[in-house]
Amino acid sequence: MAATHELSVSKEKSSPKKIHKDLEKELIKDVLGLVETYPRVPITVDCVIFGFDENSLKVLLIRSDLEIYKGKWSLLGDFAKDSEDLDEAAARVLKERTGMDDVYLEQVRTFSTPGRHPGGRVLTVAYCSLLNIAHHQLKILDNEIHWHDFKSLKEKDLAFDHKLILDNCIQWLQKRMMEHPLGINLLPTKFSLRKLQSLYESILDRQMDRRNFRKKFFAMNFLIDTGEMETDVPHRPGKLYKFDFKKYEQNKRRWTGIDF
Amino acid sequence: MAATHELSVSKEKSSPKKIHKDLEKELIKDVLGLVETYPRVPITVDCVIFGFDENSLKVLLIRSDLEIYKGKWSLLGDFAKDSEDLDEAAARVLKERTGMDDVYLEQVRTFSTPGRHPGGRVLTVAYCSLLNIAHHQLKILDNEIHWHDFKSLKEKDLAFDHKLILDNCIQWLQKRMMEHPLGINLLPTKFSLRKLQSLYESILDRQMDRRNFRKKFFAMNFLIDTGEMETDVPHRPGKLYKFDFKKYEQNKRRWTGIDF
DNA sequence: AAAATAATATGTATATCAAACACATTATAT
DNA sequence: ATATAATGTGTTTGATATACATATTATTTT
Repeated sequence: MAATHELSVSKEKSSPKKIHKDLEKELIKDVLGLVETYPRVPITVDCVIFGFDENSLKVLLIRSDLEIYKGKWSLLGDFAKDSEDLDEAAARVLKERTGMDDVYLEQVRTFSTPGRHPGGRVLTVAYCSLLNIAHHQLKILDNEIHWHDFKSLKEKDLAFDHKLILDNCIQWLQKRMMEHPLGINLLPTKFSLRKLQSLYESILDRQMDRRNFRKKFFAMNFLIDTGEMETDVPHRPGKLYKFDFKKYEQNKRRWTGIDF
Repeated sequence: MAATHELSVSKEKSSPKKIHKDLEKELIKDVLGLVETYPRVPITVDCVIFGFDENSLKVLLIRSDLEIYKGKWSLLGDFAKDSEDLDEAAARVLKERTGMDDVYLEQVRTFSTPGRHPGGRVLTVAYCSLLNIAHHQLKILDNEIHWHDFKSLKEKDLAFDHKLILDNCIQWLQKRMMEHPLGINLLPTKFSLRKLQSLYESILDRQMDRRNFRKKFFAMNFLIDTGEMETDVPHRPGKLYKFDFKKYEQNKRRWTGIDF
């Protein structure tokens, strides 16, 4: 079987592997040369880390590293390394900035407006996560990193186009919250229904009926009564529940949404 | 007012503009220098163009330009130019490949797995659109560009990770179809309810009850009876409707979803 | 021409679910 | 003891999804 045949019918398994490999190497060399001629862009990832504490939604921000944005707040971002998947890059950046590990990050959107970065064209891919502040201690505290009340950000100046990115991420988060009970991750293992509701109210930014909220969540059958009660509340204590993650994982495929 | 003050309180409007500008130029120079030190990646955009014809969902593909993918089908993609917003890049690529203009493209997701491109690390941003095949003639026919039946793609070999990209895009499309009656764009101006239903059935890939489908769509109040009937059908002709785009635009903010 | 066929057009009954609202219960504070 | 404020548990009503029934109209077959 000749090499020319190999070229046209590259699937053929009976052909000699050596010739096939040699040809492939040639072709890759061609593609490498081609790719080299195209413009290249620096890529960053930006992590939008949402948390929940004291009845309000928070976002993790740092002081910008750049002199030009001195005093302004910034998302947790950095340049992607060569040959690094951006999912990995986001996880690495988060770890470098906070010391946090095992955080589930999800890609939200890529921002490419020319002029979005003062240092020339820089493309950024936004990643988002939701986590329980109490379960994820900040092990590194450089650049004044800390949790900001989400509502307070309206008055604050953010570096780059990070306000736009945040805006996209909060909308993404609200949509996700309607589709899956992600919010559970923002609460302690045991929580009262009031805490659960105020979590949803904070993120979805609207009030809900206490009784209907309760009914809807119980109907999902993902709440387990721990038998315990709240303590240290200045009123009648409520029952404490935990979330049945196992049951949720088994049923989430059939899940159509929460529909608040 | 000294320059040092200018540095710390850059918002101050009373300070001399010239010094401010000079300082800003300095800072930008610094940032430019910093950005230059970071790795750069070639960026492509890939357009996933869905269309609908003869009762089935189609996708626009071309033969791959690359010798290494000879014979394989590929999405409409190309490298992004310097200082080009990726939204523009996607529109440009689509125009270059098909001659089509005025196509609304939406960003779906960025793919960054190292090794996804044989020519080294290349990042791609997928854009998606839905259009009426009859209203958008292909003015350029290079690389055997043509509409492929979506179902037939399961057996076909695609270049790069384009199967993965397509998979993401069809899921994105299905979700969008539930949220907004996008499918209308895939039909002629006047259409029968049967055509509308088979469109939804094709894209959502499941059968629906004819009577309930009708009821649900009528309940939206976006269909206008044209008074005309189907012609050239081998059975009782149905009424022809058109879509009230104006009314839809006015009400879509309050739109919660189609919920089939 | 009459009957069979196949699709359109319209309607009904039932179960499910969301929204609004009423009331009893139980802890804390006065 | 009483007021207060939150929890816990319904009930009612209206809207909507689902399943199913029947009449209508054009085409095709006999």
